[in-house]
Amino acid sequence: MLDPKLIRNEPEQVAKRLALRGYQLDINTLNNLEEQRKMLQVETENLQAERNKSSKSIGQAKAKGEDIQPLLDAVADLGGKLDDAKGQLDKVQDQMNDLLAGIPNIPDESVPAGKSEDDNVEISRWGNPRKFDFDVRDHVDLGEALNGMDFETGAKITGSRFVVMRDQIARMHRALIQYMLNTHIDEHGYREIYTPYIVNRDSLRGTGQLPKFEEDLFRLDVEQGYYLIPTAEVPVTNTLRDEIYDGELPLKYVCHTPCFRSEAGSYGRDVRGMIRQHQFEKVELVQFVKPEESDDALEALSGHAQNILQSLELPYRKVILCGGDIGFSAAKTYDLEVWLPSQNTYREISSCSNFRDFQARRMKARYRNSEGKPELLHTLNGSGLAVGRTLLSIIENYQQEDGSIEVPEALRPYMGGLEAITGS
RNA sequence: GGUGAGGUGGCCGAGCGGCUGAAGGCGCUCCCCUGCUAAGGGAGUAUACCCUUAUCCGGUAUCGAGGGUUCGAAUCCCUCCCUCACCGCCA
Repeated sequence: MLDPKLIRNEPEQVAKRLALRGYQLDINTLNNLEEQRKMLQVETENLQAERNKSSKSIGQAKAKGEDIQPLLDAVADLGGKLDDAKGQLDKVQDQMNDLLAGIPNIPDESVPAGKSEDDNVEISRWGNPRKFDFDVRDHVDLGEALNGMDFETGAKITGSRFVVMRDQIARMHRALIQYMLNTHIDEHGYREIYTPYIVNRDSLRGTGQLPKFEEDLFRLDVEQGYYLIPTAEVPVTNTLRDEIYDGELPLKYVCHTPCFRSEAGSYGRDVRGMIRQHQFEKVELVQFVKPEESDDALEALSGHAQNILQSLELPYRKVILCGGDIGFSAAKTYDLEVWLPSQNTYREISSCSNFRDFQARRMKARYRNSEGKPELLHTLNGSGLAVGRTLLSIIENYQQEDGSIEVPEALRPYMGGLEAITGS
């Protein structure tokens, strides 16, 4: 959520910046509601003040044993007027909140203009895509040939976009999780955290998935209104919801969870293989920082994700998302895209964002600043990395002519010293 | 799932229809005293919003959440959520 005061004071500025991401701010409606709200709030509060005052005098009169009937008569119609004003105020406030909750974050100055992912701007590249002297195969062919990936059984058990993995492929998948966790904990200074995989509506509202993006989520058919998490961002960031945090900052968490996405609206996209599944593993980095430190923190956080790619020797590039492609809650996002030989292109493997105080305001996540006053934190997160996509990119980039997969050096200690996956 | 006890400020804890935004304690901040340390004395110490040139003053709301009763609710009633204890079931 944006700061209502900012919208009130500089609506033109805000509208201009939001236009960069293709969002049109309805200033007229906003002003109208704001004016009504102000009027109704003053009226309501005046009536409440009146009621409080007369109630108090009734109490005092009664204590002295005076006749209170005249006083009671005097306030007889107050209740009705108050209910009226309150009802109207609630209605206006609800409308206002709905509108505010639907406004996306303001893009940072550095975010380039653009409509779609085609307008994202490349910032850097690392590593050189390998030259193959044989026909490259994609991870589906390779994985199935090694009896490590089984999409048919996944479809039988559940449906499309689910996979079963076995043996050394499954082990490499698990090794990646351990490797990423350990690296972020031991070398990048993150604290490990384990959270629920099922969350309530308040949590999803806090990080911005609700109310606008319900269709991307798996909702459980229970009366509590629970959802499967689409990313660890939701439970981890919400650990500080409704808190005034008084520990050390920055607070950096790394968390491995499965992620569940309904992928509604992505029919026909990436239907083959493990690129886009309903269930996938991710190691997520989440940071809570002081406002003045969030810009630097985004550079550091994306660097931590890049370290994983580099140590696995996977070629990648870093892009900054343009206004049209950036997520609802983010002020600035870097995507890391790994090289996929079978597609002859770079594909997203990590997304690192600075949300500034947008999520914190929704969540009321605060800390005490140097003056001891509660102030909104800044939140950031990024994949470090998406495990399924890392696995498939290793399979493709490390494939050998005979269909075996070389195991990256960094992973060998996690796989009992294994140097290649041969499928036998 | 059953039974019982609870959910009050940064923390502990009193209040059980009006003078309670909330006693008392702890913690924290400032001041005083004390030749170190320890101890002692005093003052202050919630959040959000509205009004306002103003972090002055004033107003409103908030005692788990939402409803209700009442002129008036932290206090009474209803529903829900959560915590703890015991029982049952169970990875």
